[in-house]
Amino acid sequence: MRYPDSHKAETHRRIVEQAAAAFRKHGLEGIGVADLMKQAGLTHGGFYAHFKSRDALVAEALGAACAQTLEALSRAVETLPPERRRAAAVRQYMSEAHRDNPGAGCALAALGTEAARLKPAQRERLDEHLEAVVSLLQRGEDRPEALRRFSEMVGAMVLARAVRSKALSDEILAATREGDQAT
Amino acid sequence: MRYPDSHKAETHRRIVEQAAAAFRKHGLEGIGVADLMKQAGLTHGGFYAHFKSRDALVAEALGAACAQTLEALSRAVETLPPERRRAAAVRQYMSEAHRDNPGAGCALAALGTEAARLKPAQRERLDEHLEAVVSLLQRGEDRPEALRRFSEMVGAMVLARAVRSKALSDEILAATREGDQAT
DNA sequence: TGTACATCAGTGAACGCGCGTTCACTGATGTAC
DNA sequence: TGTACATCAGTGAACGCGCGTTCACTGATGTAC
Repeated sequence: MRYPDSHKAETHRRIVEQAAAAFRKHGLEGIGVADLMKQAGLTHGGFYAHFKSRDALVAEALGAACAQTLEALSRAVETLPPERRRAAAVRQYMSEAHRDNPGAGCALAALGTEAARLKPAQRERLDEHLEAVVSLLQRGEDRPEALRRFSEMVGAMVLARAVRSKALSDEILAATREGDQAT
Repeated sequence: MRYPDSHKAETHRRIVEQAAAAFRKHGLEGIGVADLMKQAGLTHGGFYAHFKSRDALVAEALGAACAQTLEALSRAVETLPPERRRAAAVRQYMSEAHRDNPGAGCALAALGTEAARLKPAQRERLDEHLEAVVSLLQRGEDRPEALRRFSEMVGAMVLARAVRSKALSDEILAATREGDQAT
């Protein structure tokens, strides 16, 4: 074998990682194979040595995006005592930095409404992802409350990004940050 | 004038109305000019007698979808005394019927993540729309609470539609319905 | 150690299809007389 | 009232572009001797 085993796998991983960001930023249909490859420093012809189809990359990238989302939340939280975890997660999620960098942020907030139109197999991954996030946010036994809290976070992020006025957008984020403290 | 003044305007209105539903159902890029016209019983060639471009239809349809959303919420609420209005709005919004019929439902829940990528002029409409919805949901002076409540509704609907498991989806809707009663 | 060879990740031209857009034309309907 | 005409909403063929996909080829690198 001329290249080390890891070479192709590494390229593959790089394409997926960049695609995970690009899809969140531009939407699942907002960027094409050629540009995705260019991002990874390659030409489009090589794409099909790595993926069966564009759809296959979408599926992999979605998984990667979910994993990143979860990891970022975990990292923000892992060193804290249980009772302070949710507040920290909310504070990070509801930040202006998160709003302004969808490519590095929550997959559901970036792609949620498009996800509903994916194939069932791909949506299934979102079930697991949601369960994982909810268990991070859950305090004690109150699962419905954790579901509502995460719904609020996702919805607020979607609205904060959709709206044009920065003042209104900031207001939406602040409302949810402060709402959590009040509870 | 051979046709009554109203004829072309009526056709125009019909195209926009159907497009407003189709875009919410299939996404802003999920349906083409030819199919949009076929829905209205026309052929694609006539499109440009009504709209300057596909984008122009997107803009009009988005406006129509917001108007419908607001009207549906208003109707669910107008005959009730103020203190019962929000509960009624939440109950309607968080229904399975709403989840299963995005084409007739809330524009933000159906198109929210795509809206963030629209031109500023089109996003501006969403500011107004959000303000209108929030003032419907607002109780007394607590605007941040109304913002959070609507964020939660939108987020819950996005998640309920994204997720594959019907049980989980129902659970998300129920959590938000019951969360409102508890407050 | 140096050289010839084999492998295969990546290249880039080409193809076909779908979609937005254009345009010459049609034919149904209202108007003029 | 009936007929010829004018209008214009709508038709459908055609065009061009972008994008996903294919494929013959390249050239860098590891291996054999």
